[in-house]
Amino acid sequence: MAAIEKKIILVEDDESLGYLLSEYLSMNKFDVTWVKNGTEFLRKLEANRYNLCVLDVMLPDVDGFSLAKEIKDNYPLLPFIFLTARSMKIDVLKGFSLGAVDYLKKPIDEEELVVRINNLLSRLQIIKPEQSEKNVINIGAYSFNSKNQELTFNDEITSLTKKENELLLHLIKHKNTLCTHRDILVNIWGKNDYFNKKSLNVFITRLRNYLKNDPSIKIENVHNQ
Amino acid sequence: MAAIEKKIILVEDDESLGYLLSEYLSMNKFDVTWVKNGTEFLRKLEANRYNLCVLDVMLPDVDGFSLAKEIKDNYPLLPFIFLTARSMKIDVLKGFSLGAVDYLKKPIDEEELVVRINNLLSRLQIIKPEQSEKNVINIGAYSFNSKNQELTFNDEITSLTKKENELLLHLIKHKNTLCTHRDILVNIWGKNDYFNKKSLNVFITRLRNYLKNDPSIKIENVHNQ
DNA sequence: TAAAAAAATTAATAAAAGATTAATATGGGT
DNA sequence: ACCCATATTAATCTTTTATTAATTTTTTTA
Repeated sequence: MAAIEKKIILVEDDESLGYLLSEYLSMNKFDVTWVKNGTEFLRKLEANRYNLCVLDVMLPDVDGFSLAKEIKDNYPLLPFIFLTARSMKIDVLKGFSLGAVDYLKKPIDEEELVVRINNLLSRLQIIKPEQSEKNVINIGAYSFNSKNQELTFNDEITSLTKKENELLLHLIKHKNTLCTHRDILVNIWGKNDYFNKKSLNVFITRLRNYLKNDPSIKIENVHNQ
Repeated sequence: MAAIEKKIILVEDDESLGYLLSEYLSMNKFDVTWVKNGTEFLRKLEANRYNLCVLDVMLPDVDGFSLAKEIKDNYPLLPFIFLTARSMKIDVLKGFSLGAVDYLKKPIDEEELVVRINNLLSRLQIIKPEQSEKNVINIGAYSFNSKNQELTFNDEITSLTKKENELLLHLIKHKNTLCTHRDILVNIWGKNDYFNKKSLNVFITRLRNYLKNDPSIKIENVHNQ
């Protein structure tokens, strides 16, 4: 219950609208991160996990639509909605075709935004079986459903604990790159000390054990990191 | 991948808009039934199974909102969206609070409507025709009549209390997906605190007990959600 | 290659969460 | 006021999980 389930990132360059919306969302129990451009957004995405992105289409550095592409490619499970002054039909259609779950036209009513987001977050869990593949990340012979905390090999489902799930997700996100102990511990455990490091080792062993059916999946260690 | 069922009922009294939309939807592979008032709508619901309702709010005989109530009561799994000229904030909020999956303001762009409906249907759990049978939902060897608050196994009828009924309906709606207890508490109890959570536990035990005759029905817990 | 440091593994423990059953309170209906 | 059905609270027991501890293996380097 420590985890916050309404973690939202808002990308909006307009100062007053951004302030208004992030304040209003916060008031409604959302954990909001407000950034003002695409670069900052991508940096935040790297380092944090969000439940939803709210993207303005017109941004100073980059188009909101290309941020959507970025999300689809790198965080296929992360839902996003558009927020835009450009209510041209073509834009709405483009937004949905890029995979948006909603598209709101300015002027935005903050109360409506809250209601729509709540509606979406609670409903997004109801996914058709055939489509639930989209919630699944394949790792070798396994498939990993981080949302349901499940790891599947053939028909054998292993349900993961919260920490196992978080750790596996982190490792997959950083596949083929070196993560320092410090990084993982700070991200998942909250702090980096001797004992947590020991704990992390135990978890790594457990994940290796879960994943041992496919020898091509390796969690490797670089000594002294 | 199986094709998405696209059986839609449209309630719209405006002749030209109704014609335009139903034509456009048909062109886009939807199986559309267009009715012009609430009475006709309710009659159609009795006799047919739909995947989605599109409701105009202002109708000659009855308010669209009361149709929504009717749907909620008698076809709790059937999703609906509102279509309205009344774009007053209060209406949008009311629409969502009644359980609408979307709310579109006139003037309606037909192309946008199609895209939104496709988006919704592909995201929503597909409603099996048998399951939208009036009032009755089958779960394993049981049948559940949410309106009468009754759960039947063979000929043995258990009548449920209001909360038991609400909870079971919620769980069925979110079948096979993870619901946080927060979500359930906010939805059914109105607020999420320590004591309500204890209460929820008691109810879960009770439902499990009711449903124990069919071991394929499981209410599972994911630790720490 | 031997010693020491680091990492991996396995097992044990304690704390937290959940399940269950029982007791109490609440609120409508007569 | 009392009864009944229902929901909540309380008490108890069980399971799950993260951490710590103990042991073994691997890696580094002197």
